Amino acid sequence: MESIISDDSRTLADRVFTRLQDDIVRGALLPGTKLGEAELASRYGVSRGPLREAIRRLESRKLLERIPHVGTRVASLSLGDLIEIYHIREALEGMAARLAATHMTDAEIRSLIELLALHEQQQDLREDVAYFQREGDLDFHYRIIQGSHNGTLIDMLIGGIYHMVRMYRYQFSTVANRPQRALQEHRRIAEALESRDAEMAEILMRRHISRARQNIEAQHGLGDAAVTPAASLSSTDRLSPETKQGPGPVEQSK
Amino acid sequence: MESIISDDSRTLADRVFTRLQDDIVRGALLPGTKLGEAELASRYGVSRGPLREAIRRLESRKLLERIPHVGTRVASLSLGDLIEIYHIREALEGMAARLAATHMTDAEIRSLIELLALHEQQQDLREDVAYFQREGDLDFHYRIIQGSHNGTLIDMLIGGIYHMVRMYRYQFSTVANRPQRALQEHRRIAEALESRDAEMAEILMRRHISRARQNIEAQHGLGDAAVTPAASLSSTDRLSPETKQGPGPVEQSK
DNA sequence: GGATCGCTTATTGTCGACAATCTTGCCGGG
DNA sequence: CCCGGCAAGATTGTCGACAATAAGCGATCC
Repeated sequence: MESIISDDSRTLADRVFTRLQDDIVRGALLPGTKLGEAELASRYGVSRGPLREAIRRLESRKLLERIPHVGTRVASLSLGDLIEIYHIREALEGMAARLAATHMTDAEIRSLIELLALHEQQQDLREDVAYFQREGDLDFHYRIIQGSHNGTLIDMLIGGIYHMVRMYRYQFSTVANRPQRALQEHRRIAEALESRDAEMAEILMRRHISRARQNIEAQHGLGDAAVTPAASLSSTDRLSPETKQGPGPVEQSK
Repeated sequence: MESIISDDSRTLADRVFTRLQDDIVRGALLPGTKLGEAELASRYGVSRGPLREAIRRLESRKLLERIPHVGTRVASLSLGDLIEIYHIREALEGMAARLAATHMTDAEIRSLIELLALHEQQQDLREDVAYFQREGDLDFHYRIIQGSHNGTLIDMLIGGIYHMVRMYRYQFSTVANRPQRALQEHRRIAEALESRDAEMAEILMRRHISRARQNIEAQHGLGDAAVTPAASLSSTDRLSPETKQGPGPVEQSK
């Protein structure tokens, strides 16, 4: 948790890939921002060659949107995209919970339950800090995903989906608005895992994520239409990628 | 279905990406093959710049394995990898079927049923041609995936998972060994979709894929241990990428 | 005789420059 | 006054060359 900055990857392309991904996911680069190659290259201190390789990889991960001969911009998730992602999470994490019920080690389950107890404590103490709740929620889900012991599934979820979820969170400043309810659901999922009930674990996880999705739908269905507040697809904001390291809405990292 | 060869993408990098992906997926480049950049570049008639961008993208899609400063080789799926992928397919395509039951248009469902009838006819006529059966199986699944109308899910399945499934098929020369059974299951899935029964469609699709996985597990569990027949990870076969356009075991393309 | 160290060679990683394409502002015509 | 075409500028796409790293090979020492 200390050597986050100095990513001593073997190649420059890998390093700039990691740094750019971090900047996108943690919201330092706002969705919709136009990314000029020359400027990015100079900012990260590399040539355009490695930079373009990093861009192509981020493009594969749906974190960047590129139009040939035009340019690259930070992917801007619509509400519809988020709903789609939650359907995928429901299916994938449901399966992860099912597999975890069988494949998790006793130590992993014990550790998960301890983490859950910690969250319940924090829940009692600080009701205001939504940030830690959300972060704790992610931790819980991460552990179950890892517990599936399915490498492909883990990579797809951790390396793909969750980056988008995090990015969306910063984009819309999502706050957990049903913390005790979610915590209760976590508790029941953990119990199912503890009793090695694969069927139950999957059902509970699916309901957990499905409810979160319905919550989002309801919230944005009657609240407002605050879709894509960062930047639309107009071409007038060409020279506005100056949101790089600036003090974003939430700058504190993990 | 005619202009498959001339991919008139806007950039060379995109074109070489498509061509390389095709060569990998259709088995022209065998898993484990070492890919030298210089040779690949000259083969596709491009410089190493665009080629490397294509390689990074294929690497993101798990079709290539790269080691910094060492080289790139065609990804070699183990049996364990395939099992993992089938678990993911079960979850994802189950959800696709669920969504398709709600979101498919009447025309799409009608077309799907016609396709199914065609497959049942072919089934009666030619029992030997396993190739067409497999291809038909994929067609059926493709349509339901598209029917989900979930763009992210479609891209994840069609653009990601299915390339690996196809690649594996060429690698192990998989033959459908339960064609009438599978066709029956397709029929019941189609019926569930026709009656707009989302719950049933998901259950049936999951059972369909789960059975296929169990079939693979049983087949390879008692059959033999023909794992990774192409090339191991030894470093002695450095200069053997000459399996490019050679007559592979199955050369006929769609 | 075998193993290890060092050198040669080949391959990958990176860079700067040139070419192709798009954007944009301006000018003229309707 | 508005619309379309045209030229200048900027940005992306592509290339060839150089630098850095790893693999292969031979010589030398134990």
